[in-house]
Amino acid sequence: MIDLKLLRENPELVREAVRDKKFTCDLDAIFDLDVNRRDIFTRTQEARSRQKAANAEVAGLPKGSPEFLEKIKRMKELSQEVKELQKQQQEVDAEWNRLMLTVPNIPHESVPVGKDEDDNQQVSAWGDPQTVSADAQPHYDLPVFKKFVDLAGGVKVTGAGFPFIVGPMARLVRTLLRFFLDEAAAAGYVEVMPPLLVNAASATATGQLPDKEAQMYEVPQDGLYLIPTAEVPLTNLYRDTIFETGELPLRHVAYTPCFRREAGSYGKDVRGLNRVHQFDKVELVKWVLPENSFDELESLRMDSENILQKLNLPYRVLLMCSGEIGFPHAKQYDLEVWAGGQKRWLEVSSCSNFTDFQARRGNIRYRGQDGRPHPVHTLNASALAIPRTLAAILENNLEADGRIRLPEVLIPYYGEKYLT
RNA sequence: GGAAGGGUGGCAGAGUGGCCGAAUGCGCUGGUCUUGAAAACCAGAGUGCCCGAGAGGGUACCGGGGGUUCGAAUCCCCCCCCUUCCGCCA
Repeated sequence: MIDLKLLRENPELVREAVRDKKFTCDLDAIFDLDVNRRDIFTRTQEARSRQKAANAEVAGLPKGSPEFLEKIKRMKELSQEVKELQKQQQEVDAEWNRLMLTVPNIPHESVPVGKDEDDNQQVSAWGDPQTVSADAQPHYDLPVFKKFVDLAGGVKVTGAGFPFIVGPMARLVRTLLRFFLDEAAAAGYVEVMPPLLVNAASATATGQLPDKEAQMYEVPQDGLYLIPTAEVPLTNLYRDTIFETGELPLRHVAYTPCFRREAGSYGKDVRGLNRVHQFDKVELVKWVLPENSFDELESLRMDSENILQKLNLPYRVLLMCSGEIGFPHAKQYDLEVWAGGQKRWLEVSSCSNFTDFQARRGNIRYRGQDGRPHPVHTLNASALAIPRTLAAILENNLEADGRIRLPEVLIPYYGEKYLT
């Protein structure tokens, strides 16, 4: 939710932000409603005040006395007036809320204005893609791929995009999850296992609803959604909470499966493990004081980058442009790993600062120096998404004899040097 | 899924139609007293919104939503959640 004060005092900034982000929402309708809403609120309040005063008088009169009956008679009129105003207030407020939920967050000033991926800025890179063997293969073309990943089995049992991971690959997934979680714990994140289904209020607070409803699998019978990322249940754990300042920053890490409908995806993007409907991911979430949030974003990004470095996978860091960052995002970095077989970059992590946007929607606050509650800032990052990490390892670590070499750091975890 | 009992301020807990934003106790904050602490005593203390430069004032909130009534924490209806028992089940 956008800050109402900002919207009132600086409507052009918001208008520009909406345009830069390529979202549409009816700001003019909000401005009109805002005036109307305040007027009705004030009038309702005044009428209600008169009613309460009259009630206090009646309370002192003997029940059934002539004065009592006379007074009641006059108060019926007032009661009608109050009811009418309250009805109007409800209607205006509901519409106002509906519209407010469609206004995206404002991009931070450091975010480049742009319309598509060509306008993203590479801010850094690590490792050398050239070191990957020239005859590396896309993971889905490797002879061992069929042994490790059973796409056809998934299609039979569920549908496209729900692969079975088999044998050494399943073991590698388990290894990676443990490694990721251990790294996060060492960096100070408290591990939690959240629910994999969330209600509509949760999906609204983090910004999936109403903006990205089509992305989520739904269980209509129970009014629940399968989580597209652990961000949703994690962030919502502290919905309607007031933190004491000493409790921040708060850091959590969670491993969860993630479910995404990915409607409209096609072609090379969905081959092999590049994009699937169900995947495993380890997610980091932080709740921080507003004044620290952009520093916290950098350290969060480093937490994700460290994992890629330890895995010895070449990657680059992109600062996403205004047109590419999501609805609730103020600033977002994507970490893209080099997949030497496909000779392309695959996004394995997205590191984001949502500033106070999710906190306002979810009513997540801290008590400030002034003793009053204020919205916290929320951030999150993947560390990391499993399938594309697997793809990168398969493609970059192929030996001449056809075996897949494990990153050094995983050998003690996995117990062997090669994926067998 | 069925039955019964419940959901009130940080916690416990009173309140069954009007002066209840809500007793009381505990906890918390400040003060008095004390060399210091404890005890005792005094005072304060929720969140949102509206009006106001401010002081302050108003209003809403007793799980959520609707209804009855001049007036609802209190009565009625629907939903959610918790506890216990039964059923089912990893």
